[in-house]
Amino acid sequence: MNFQQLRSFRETVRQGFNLTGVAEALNTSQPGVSRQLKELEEELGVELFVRAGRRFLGLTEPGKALLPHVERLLLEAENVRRVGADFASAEQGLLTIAATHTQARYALPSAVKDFCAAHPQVSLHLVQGSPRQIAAQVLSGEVDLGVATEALSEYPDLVALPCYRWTHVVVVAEGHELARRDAAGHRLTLQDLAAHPLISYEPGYTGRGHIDEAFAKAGLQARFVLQAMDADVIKTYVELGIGVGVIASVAFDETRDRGLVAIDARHLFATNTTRVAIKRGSYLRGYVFAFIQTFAPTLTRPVIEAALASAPGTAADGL
Amino acid sequence: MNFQQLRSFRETVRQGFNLTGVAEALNTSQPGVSRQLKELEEELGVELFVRAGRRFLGLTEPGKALLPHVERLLLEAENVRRVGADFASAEQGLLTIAATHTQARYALPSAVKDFCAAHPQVSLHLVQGSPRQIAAQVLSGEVDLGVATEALSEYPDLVALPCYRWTHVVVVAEGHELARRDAAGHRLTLQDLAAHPLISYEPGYTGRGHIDEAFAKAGLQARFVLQAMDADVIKTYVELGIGVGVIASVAFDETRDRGLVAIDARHLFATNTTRVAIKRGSYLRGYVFAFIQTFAPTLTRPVIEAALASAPGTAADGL
DNA sequence: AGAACTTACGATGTACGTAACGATT
DNA sequence: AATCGTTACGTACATCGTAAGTTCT
Repeated sequence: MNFQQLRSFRETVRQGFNLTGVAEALNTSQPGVSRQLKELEEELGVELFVRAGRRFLGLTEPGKALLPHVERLLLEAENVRRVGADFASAEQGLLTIAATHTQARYALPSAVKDFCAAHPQVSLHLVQGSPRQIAAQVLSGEVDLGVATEALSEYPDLVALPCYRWTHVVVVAEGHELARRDAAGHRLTLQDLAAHPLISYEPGYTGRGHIDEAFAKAGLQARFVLQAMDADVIKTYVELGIGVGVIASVAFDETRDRGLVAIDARHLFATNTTRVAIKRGSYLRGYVFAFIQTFAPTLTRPVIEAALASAPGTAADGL
Repeated sequence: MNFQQLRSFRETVRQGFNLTGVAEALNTSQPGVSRQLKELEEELGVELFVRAGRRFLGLTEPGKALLPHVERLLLEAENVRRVGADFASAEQGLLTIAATHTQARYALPSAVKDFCAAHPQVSLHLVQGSPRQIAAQVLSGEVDLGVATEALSEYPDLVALPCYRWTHVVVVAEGHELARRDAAGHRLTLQDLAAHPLISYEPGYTGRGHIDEAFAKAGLQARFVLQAMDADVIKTYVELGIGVGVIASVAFDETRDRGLVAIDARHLFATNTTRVAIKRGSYLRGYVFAFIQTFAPTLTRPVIEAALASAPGTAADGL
């Protein structure tokens, strides 16, 4: 039994049982992968894969029983390397973060700036995705950290720590009816919004859940004419007069977004909590703690370590 | 990085930093071990050992940080092999149990007999030791299971499940003063016992703690003339009239121990709970579950799995 | 002098990629 | 016909044990 065999096994599952894909992912030859898998099965004395002729279709029962152990083994192998790198050169390395557009565009920049200044030797990779993609990337070890408002708390193998809380705002073009009434002291209602065509995030993104909940609870039928992944797109169409925007408060900047007016909507939609997610059981290098604390000052190293040590489901979810 | 390097690293710690010992334990040559360790250090880019010249003295900080990850990695490697063996031939294998003399001699035999009859293809190794030795053997993976009354609950990496409860009995030779008074209806007291020379288990064994506690609480000074690891030795000296024995109730057998009289002492000493210990995180082969249930029928597979899944300290300690 | 680790060397075995082959859709 | 996995083969590299060497007790 060796690491290459185990990596091949795990990657075969991840690649959906396509050995050619496995070979590419592991930078090796396809016959090599074929051999690794055969050797592993021979050594364990068990068929791990369901085959149809020569095709691989899925895992057998023993294969399913094996997978979690192999995952943990390879996770610890990664941790061993990280411990080495961390002590060998604490201030040098790679920090990979997956975030939603909203976070990458509005929340992370200041933290990234400060972090890069303080840790110039750490190169930073930022990848963008949906909350579920982010969760998958943290789980697979592709990235060290995930930042999103949705979904992250739903995975038992992730530790999701609250970073900050925010509410929605409604954005309209200057001179829009809602802007005038707001200026006149009218307190915005869901009924007001339901009367207009709306533009907001796609379902599953950036607090969209709370928006739908609010309308549903009020028995109102909101009409979304456009749904986007990010506030920039939303604002663009709001400017064009297509509809009324509902975006995260952090995504509105008075000076940059001139021509638009933001109307506070915290009384209409539930408050959202943006979280940072870490894979349970992974060793975090020193600068990962540093970055998290730069982003969310309450998340000091001891706080994070305590959360990592706690059992799944035990998580303190308050801010 | 490979398994041999990691095994060498772990074994070096276990062997107290004697590379010659490591080589013997791993069935390899000493220069080989030396190389493995050097290669591991080189690959990680960190010194793992504190050296005085050529001598190994201990772990450096990186070494200490590394150890738990290596331990878990190798544990999972063992689990992978077990999953294979379990599915390849569920009814064939080796079951190793560490137990105290009391358990091995009095509690285990009937379970062992039934188990061997039901699983003839499983060979069984029973090793004897003190409760702390047993705990260490389970922790190191030398044995699958530990059975003892003491100490097992004190290790966070062990899951200690209650099997049965028992109390102490006092044993004396037939015709002894205490036997006569017992037959006459006198209820035995600690004062009675303190007046006689006592023979019992060594400290740390088989409920001895509860014996000392009882005397201390009553403000009495018990006089132990002989301390042994097992009830057989104790009974032998009781027969010789050296003193009054205090042993586990399970260790007395009316038919076998003729010439001796047992006097119930459950009102004098606290009840003891014998436990079976498993290493947290280890995969248990099917027949291990079967054995545990044979020994303690309440410990069914789901019960054991639930306990293994629970966090350290959460354990339900009641019977 | 002896115990303990390191270095050097040679033989064996292992691992991997290329190329050809077979099966499936 | 194309995709996907297996088999065959040769080279290169890695591993391991023996033996000699060095340092410290």
